[in-house]
Amino acid sequence: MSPRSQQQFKEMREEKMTLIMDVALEHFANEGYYKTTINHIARHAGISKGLMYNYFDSKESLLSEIIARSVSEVYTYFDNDRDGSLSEEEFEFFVKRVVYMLKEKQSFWRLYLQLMMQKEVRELLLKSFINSDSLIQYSLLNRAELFVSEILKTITDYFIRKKEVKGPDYDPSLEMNMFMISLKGLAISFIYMNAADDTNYDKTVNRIIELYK
Amino acid sequence: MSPRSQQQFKEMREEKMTLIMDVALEHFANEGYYKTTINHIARHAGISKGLMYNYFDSKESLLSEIIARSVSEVYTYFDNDRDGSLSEEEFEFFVKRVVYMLKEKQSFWRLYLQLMMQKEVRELLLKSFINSDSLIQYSLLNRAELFVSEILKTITDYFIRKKEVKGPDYDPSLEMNMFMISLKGLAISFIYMNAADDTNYDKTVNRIIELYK
Amino acid sequence: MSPRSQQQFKEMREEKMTLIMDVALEHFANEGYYKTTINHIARHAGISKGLMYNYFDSKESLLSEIIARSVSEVYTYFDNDRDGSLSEEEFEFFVKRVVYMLKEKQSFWRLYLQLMMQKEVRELLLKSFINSDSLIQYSLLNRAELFVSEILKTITDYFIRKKEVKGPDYDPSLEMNMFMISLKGLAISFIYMNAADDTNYDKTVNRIIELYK
Amino acid sequence: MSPRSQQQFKEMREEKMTLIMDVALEHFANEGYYKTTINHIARHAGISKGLMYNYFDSKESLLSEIIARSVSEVYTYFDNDRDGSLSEEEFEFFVKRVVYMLKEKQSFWRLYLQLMMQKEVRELLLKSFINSDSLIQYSLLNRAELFVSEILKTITDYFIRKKEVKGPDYDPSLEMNMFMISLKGLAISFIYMNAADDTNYDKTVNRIIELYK
DNA sequence: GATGAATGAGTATTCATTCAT
DNA sequence: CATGAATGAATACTCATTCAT
Repeated sequence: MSPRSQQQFKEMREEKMTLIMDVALEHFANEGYYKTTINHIARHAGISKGLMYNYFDSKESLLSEIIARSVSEVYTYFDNDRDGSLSEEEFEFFVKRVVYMLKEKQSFWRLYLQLMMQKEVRELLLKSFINSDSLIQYSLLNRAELFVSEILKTITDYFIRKKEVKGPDYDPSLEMNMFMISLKGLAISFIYMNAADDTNYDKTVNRIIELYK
Repeated sequence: MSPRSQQQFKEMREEKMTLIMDVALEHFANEGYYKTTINHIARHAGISKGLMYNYFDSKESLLSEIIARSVSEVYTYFDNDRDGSLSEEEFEFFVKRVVYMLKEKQSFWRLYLQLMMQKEVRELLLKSFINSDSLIQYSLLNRAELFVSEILKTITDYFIRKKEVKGPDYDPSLEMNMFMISLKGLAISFIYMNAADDTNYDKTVNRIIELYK
Repeated sequence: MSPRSQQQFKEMREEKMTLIMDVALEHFANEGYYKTTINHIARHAGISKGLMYNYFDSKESLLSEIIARSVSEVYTYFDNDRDGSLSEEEFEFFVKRVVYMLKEKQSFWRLYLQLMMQKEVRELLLKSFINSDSLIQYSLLNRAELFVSEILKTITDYFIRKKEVKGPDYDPSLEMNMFMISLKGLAISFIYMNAADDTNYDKTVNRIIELYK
Repeated sequence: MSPRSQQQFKEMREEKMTLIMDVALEHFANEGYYKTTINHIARHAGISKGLMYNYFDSKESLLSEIIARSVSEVYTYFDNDRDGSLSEEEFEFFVKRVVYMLKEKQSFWRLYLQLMMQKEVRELLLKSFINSDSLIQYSLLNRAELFVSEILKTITDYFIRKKEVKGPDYDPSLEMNMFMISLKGLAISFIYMNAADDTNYDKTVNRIIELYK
């Protein structure tokens, strides 16, 4: 009733939601969205099925919220880089950021790759987010795409500017492709890396930076 | 006596099985194994639900057979290269083979990536194949892993031999990593490429060959 | 086309029908009517599913024919006794006949006991036979019941007649009950006896005859 | 916090389970296990299909639980007699117990007779019970067989002891057989007795006691 | 807020029966 | 006559979701 207890309630609520989302993400990522049951999540989160529906409207909405949260977390990794052009130091920092983010959010990327493979889910994500929060005009995926395209533009600019230094034989578009493919290959390596595996990719990352900086 | 010969029946059977497996692979790959219903497959294959069960014991067994077939097809792509060491021409041929195979069997690789992400499925695959053919002693996945490790060994040898030419600064293990990551990145690009997208990766492939040959 | 080949066809037909019915009875008795599939019967009889439907209208009709045949076979075991009253020799012969018939037709009795336990089947049998052969006015079960009640009457008479010899303390109805219960117990012993079991009931049978003759 | 206590939930659960098992037993016994659908049971128990699966893992497991419960109930009928040798009074009591139990648990015995006729089911029962309760080392059927063989031994002893009184012409094994057959015949009479039938077997039971005491 | 009993629409699977050849 | 491919209605079972307490 008092303002403080209201505050406390809110915090408890958010803690519970975080717990549920964490557990759900882990299982969605490792067993698949369709294979993971609400029962399973509830049991592993130590709550009842009913309570889950106090916090999330549906299984689909739980998925949405997880993606929304993860996407928004990913944003924060790149907040600094978003405007202007990339210096060589910023490029190096960017690559290291990406690698860090892939490792930190492994489960999310695993889930993301699964979802993105299914065309219906892609459409679902586009639709479902529009109403998930009345303040959001564009869907999460739209915003994400915008965000990605901004980053891509920044990197494209970076490689185009390199041409001035490297000379006329330098093909910026090809170099950019090679760079992107290296990042994707790295991403796959992390995502499919299981718990036991502790392959060290530091040298490889440094080599990528060396090659494309 | 019988109006249809044994041979005719066999051909009918095999035609239908191929049809069902083709349709199922397409849907498993694009909508996911759990999302795809038997009803859906039957409807798109233009047959009744019941008929599917005349040819396959279960949905799981259908999946198994699809993977078995695809894996066996993949073997044929590399039958020539399996013994001895790689020449530079053979290395180039190998890369082109991989790229060709990724494009040709896009749906299978899409399905494969989805399945390999789920630990339970991985275990399932290990088990389920043991009895799919009584002549097979080792599971499909075991054989596939053996096959892959043989290829990896051949490539490792190739990079180690390169050291003699490239000099003491050349790090074979790092180069191999970079090469593998490039292939993986390429793979992801193909697998996540949708029908509309017709990005041309020829230049990128050539660049990879140029860099690591 | 010639009369002889028509005759041959008819014989072949009847041979096949007998084969199917024999196989079906065995499986109906040992695995149960509902558990036994048409496929199973066809495979064990060495014919195709389709052929079965050339000889029998349906699974239910196959069951009907089996029962009809078995009931009619059972009739033949008692053809002599049906009229008049039983002498002591005839009584002894009757008991031995029953025992012989229980052993010979073990599978049928096993099936019969299963079916008779289910009220729907009982009704089914009453109905289904009426049209199985347009010449039969009364259902098989009706005829069977009539047949049984005639036998029962004969036996009842036998025990009533015994009272004159045994004196006023003799309770014919009780003796009849005891006798019937002994036969039923014997029946159960045979029906539930499995292949391995070779318990000898000769002494027991003789004792029953001794007690109630 | 929770509006219903653990205890309340447990009681609700047990009440529903009993209801479902009672209804299911009745239908399994009268229509047969395979003929009885889960839908049917649910409708007659006034619950939804889904709820059944909240309480029982499968149709087979429902059957298992019913048998387990019934067998355990049957044990209680004979708890007193299990040790030592039988006096004449105890023998009489034993027979009356059997008769009482056959009448009280008519549906179960009907089901039991059906199941025992099918060899696959017999094997099923042997297997399925092993895990129904982790504390039970031996299967229900094993325990039941042990229980039955103990009782049989007690009765065998009883008849052997009788020989001392009855003299050298007395054949204990034959008498035991006759006694057992009488009980079996009585059992069949009860099991196949339908609701309308109210045949009185008191005199017959007394006669059996009189004959074999 | 919290629980888990209850629901029912949906899914994989079975199997008697039909039918083209 | 003979085959087995093909069908579809029926069945066991699952699981997201609701709701009384």
